[in-house]
Amino acid sequence: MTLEDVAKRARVSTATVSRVLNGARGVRPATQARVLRAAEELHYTPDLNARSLAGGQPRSLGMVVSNIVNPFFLDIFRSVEARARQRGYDLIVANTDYAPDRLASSIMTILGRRVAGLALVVSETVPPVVSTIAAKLPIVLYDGGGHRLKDVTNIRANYRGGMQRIVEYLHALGHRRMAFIGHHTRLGPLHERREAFLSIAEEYAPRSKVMTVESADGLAGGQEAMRHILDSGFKPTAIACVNDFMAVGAVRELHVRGVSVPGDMSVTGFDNVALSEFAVPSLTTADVPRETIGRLICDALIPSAGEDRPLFRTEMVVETQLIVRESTAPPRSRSVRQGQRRTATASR
Amino acid sequence: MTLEDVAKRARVSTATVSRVLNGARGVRPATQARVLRAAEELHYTPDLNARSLAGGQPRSLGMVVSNIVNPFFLDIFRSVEARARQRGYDLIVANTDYAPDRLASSIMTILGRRVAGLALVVSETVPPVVSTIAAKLPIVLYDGGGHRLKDVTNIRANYRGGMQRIVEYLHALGHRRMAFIGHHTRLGPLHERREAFLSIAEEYAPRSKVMTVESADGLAGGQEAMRHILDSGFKPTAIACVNDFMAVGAVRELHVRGVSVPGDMSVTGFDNVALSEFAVPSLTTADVPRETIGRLICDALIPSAGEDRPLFRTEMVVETQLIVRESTAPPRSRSVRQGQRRTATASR
DNA sequence: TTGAAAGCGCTACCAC
DNA sequence: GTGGTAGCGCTTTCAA
Repeated sequence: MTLEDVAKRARVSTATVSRVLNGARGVRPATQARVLRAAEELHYTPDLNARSLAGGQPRSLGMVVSNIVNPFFLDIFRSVEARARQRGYDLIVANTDYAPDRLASSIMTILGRRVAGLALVVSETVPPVVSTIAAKLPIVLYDGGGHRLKDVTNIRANYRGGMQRIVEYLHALGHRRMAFIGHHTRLGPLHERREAFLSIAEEYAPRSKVMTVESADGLAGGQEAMRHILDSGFKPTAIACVNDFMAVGAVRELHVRGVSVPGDMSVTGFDNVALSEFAVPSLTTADVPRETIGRLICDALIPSAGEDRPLFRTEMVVETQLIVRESTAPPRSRSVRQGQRRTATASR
Repeated sequence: MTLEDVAKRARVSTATVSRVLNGARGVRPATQARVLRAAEELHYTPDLNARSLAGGQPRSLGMVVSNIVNPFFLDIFRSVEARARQRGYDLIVANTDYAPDRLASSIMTILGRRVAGLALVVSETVPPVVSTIAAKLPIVLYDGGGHRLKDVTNIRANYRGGMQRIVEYLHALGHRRMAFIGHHTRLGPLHERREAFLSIAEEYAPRSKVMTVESADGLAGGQEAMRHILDSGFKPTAIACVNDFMAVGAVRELHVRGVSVPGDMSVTGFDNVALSEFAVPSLTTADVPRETIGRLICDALIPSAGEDRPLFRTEMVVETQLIVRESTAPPRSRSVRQGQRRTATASR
């Protein structure tokens, strides 16, 4: 089923069919109708590969994310996709599962589709080749953490500020022994987030004791990290998690062990994904505005009407906001009792 | 950066470069090395559009899902993707958000990419055009519900059986007044699921009273549906939800109102997504084996070694399994007290 | 307003 | 082993 088939049936040339299908003006209404009808009757489906090979400007964007299962990344994806669609672009996603080697190959795959722009929403350290690509293609890097890239639009959330508000809040509640649950310490950006927690905890509570634990990103990872903490002998009264997703897993482990939240222990998340509001107890967290981020990403990749290239900015920072919910409270005066495990009914 | 650039630099023809890059045998090692180095030095990225235009068999699969945010669909997606990748294919996804008109356009878009096969993992009624397509392309329909399509591999989970085990279990616990929370009644397949609940509830407890409520798929939808039930005056002792995702929202609403689960009310989910295990309380649910479904989908789309077309089967049914966790218990002898709301601290 | 034809970058076939 | 080259289906000049 090709353009030519449609052309034959409508008794016009392929050029005319192409014009009609692309909404070009300057085609006689009668001809147009004939073409449309022919295409309809033949169930014609344009070959997008041929189209983008032949065509001028590409009409798709590419995006690489670290963990599509984490609702944070999923929300960003959906936000970018919605806005892109609105502007006539579609979005190709690739997922790395935090595997550094999959980052490079994902970038290649997407570039192979000849996209108009590329968004890297990843926690991994981006390969140097990206700078080279940036010369020919608008690139956005979200959460590059430490390293801002030249010629690339760097968008980041003020994680340090958010973490500061969280620690400050916990401190104000009276917490002095805290722990941090993170993941993949080796990855630059995430490492930085952990450091933020450490230095801020230090600043707000010089006498405070802290520990940090890392596990895989996800519900199971959060649970496992909490298990480590509880088994370590260190008895914090509050736990700050790197994101909501892991926090839900952490809360689950506390539930299994009969440690009440926030009665016996406070827990905080980060991101303010929908789940944080529906969890029981709902999570105190820091809102990272995913809608805004998606919008900024799109605007940095798609040229606005009349422009040739999208407006380039080196760096943009979005603010985070403390959201207080049920998972935090002042610590009990007596220390949290440990080891009062009950049968772990639902853990595997 | 094209094949020709690489060819020039390596002082060979484009044909040879193509051979090397596609791992064909019969190229002198020295030549091969030269080509590889040239490609490397130029940061050559093959144009996938041109490749699939020119090439023989397409190496990608397409898939349409109803709601990528629902972890059930996300798991299926990941399962199919993993297996496809393993067999050298990649996966293009489109998401409809349950909008029937987006189903048709999603199918067009994917077909436009000239995929080797198409999986429809949707709750919407599929358009008739699908039968036409099936003549040229392997198609899998998951959860077509009522209508099995001819010439299409129909995969479905035994929802009725799962629902039966759930209702049976609730009945055995002593529940007689139940409600069902679903979504999008108008959509064929989902309607059927609700009917299954009704008829089974009828069968197991002839004297039982039931009500059904529909809302949007998702956490917020589950919460809203539960709100309707609680405000309706009908006081069930157990609630069966169409999926885990909505169940978590339902449980949240009960928590907000101070109704304890499972003390005052039992709740069940469906699917057994990871979240159901990490929720507080964890959910009694029916496992729908998403890994298996992903495998079946792939195998119905990709020809096995030596074959020309994948093995065609009209229908395959996967079984569901009851998973008992914390969210269900016998009803209290006294009726559930209603309206003892406490301040809804975190609802908006 | 429409048609003819030149590519887009690649693969695959046929020569050498 | 390697090169030449004919398309794949489409968009886009350039002519008519």
